[in-house]
Amino acid sequence: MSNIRVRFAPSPTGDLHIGGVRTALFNWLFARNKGGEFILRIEDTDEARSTEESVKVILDAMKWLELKWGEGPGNECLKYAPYYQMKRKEQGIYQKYADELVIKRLAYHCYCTPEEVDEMRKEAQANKLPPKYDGRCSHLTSEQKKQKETDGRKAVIRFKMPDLGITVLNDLIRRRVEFDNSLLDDFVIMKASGVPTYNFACVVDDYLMEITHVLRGDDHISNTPRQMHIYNALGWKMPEFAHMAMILGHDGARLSKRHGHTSVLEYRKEGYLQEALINYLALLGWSTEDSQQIFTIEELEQKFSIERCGTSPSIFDPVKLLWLNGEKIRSKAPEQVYELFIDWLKYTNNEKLIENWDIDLLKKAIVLEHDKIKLLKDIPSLVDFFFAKDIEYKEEAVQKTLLSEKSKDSAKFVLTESVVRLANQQDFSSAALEQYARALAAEKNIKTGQVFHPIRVAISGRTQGPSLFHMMEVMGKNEVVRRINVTINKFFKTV
RNA sequence: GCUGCCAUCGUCUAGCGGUUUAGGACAUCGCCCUCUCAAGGCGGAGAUCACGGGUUCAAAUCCCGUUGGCAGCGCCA
Repeated sequence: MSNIRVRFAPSPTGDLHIGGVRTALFNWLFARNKGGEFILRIEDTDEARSTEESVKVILDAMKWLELKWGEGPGNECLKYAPYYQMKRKEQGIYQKYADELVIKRLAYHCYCTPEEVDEMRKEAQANKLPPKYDGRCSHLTSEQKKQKETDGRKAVIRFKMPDLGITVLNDLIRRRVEFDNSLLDDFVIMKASGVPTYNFACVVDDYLMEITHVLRGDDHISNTPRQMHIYNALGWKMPEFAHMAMILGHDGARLSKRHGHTSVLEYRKEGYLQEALINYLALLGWSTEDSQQIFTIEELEQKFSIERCGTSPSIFDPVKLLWLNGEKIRSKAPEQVYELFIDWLKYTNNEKLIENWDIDLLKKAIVLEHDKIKLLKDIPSLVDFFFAKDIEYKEEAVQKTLLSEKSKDSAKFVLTESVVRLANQQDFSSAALEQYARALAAEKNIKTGQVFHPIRVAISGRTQGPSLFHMMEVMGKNEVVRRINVTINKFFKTV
């Protein structure tokens, strides 16, 4: 029994992105591996950009990915709830600790306007110094404060950072990282609106929720010393920190819209399997000693460890993800692929696509095309010809296989001959059909391809497709004969 | 600009001082299988381990510097 507690704390300002999923995944895997708790907390303190809709989207995405949270929205634990920071703010949780810091003189009210602070930073930067708040409000007398307030100024609360010394972070992934305190300025912990800022809310909640390990992207690493000082100021025990390397786009820049899909939902719409995405993302920044590539979720849970997380950033490769998705689909029973496909149709509102399709036939078609499926969205185009009332002939197939000078005579012969013979074929199994086709070729002394190819085009309209005789068996005698007849009438009718 | 992080095939990575002519996977190329397309099997090409200095009998592996990439520097998270 372990008491490890980790959390994923997204801000609901948009869809759940690939980078966010990776963070959530590694936290989840760590918790699963250690038998700990995985907590979902919504950091909605960005009043301007947070939306209900985004919360919903994130929760949906987490559910689809099957990254189940033991605590969080919809799964409240009385001791730690609520899991939305704005709700916690309403309960005065952050204000209480901010006030405590002010009383201890470890934080102070600041009346500077954003414009004034901006000015300060620009000036510092002009002098080649790190942009810092100069701390001018930390020495305000009560008269001065009163004056500012009567002037209608609203105060923020700033946390006092030490000017000297270094802060040492012992990161689980990066080992020892040092920060020079003189470079860090007094940062805002409570906005003028009374809402806490990220660095403060995060610490308060991680402490209150008894988070033991903070596993996050290394874009947060420079926030860490600030947070560490808050822990110290409040006399709280710090969690362990582990900063993962970022996931980048193909050009080495931070993953963004330019690199294609960034939202997980888009991957879902494309017909990726959640386990493919999970498997692929696990490979970015983590590996096993034997460099294993394909994992089941259970294997991932078993083998994951923070110690084996890498330190260098990785580039997201959609091609490898696609391969992995095909691999996952191939590893499933066709029946499961069918179920997944139905779910996908529902999710993408494409159910009408198959409304006239025979389900039994669809299942058989999926069996035949199974290892060709890379994305669930590929399925319709792979099997739709089975269900078409009118064959959709591919121009190229017709020209090449039926009408070219080289093949038209034998094609015509094979089809007219087959339409008769197949109608009388009582055993319509693939084996028997193959036997028939080969016999016909031998009998007329033509190549087997000259028999196979025209029949394929005649019944499917394409040159590519499932193995011919299996396809015929699945289609059934009547339909095969009907289609060949249609083809003869269309292309070989003697006027 | 300042600070931090990072640096092995095109990409993801193994490697944690000698077992390495640097291993695996994706992609790529060729061959085999074959009724097409896939899948699969086999094989090829692909990395002077960013560069330059050390330390050591011995370095991709340890140290320093350089360069490059990325990140952070908000009353955003």
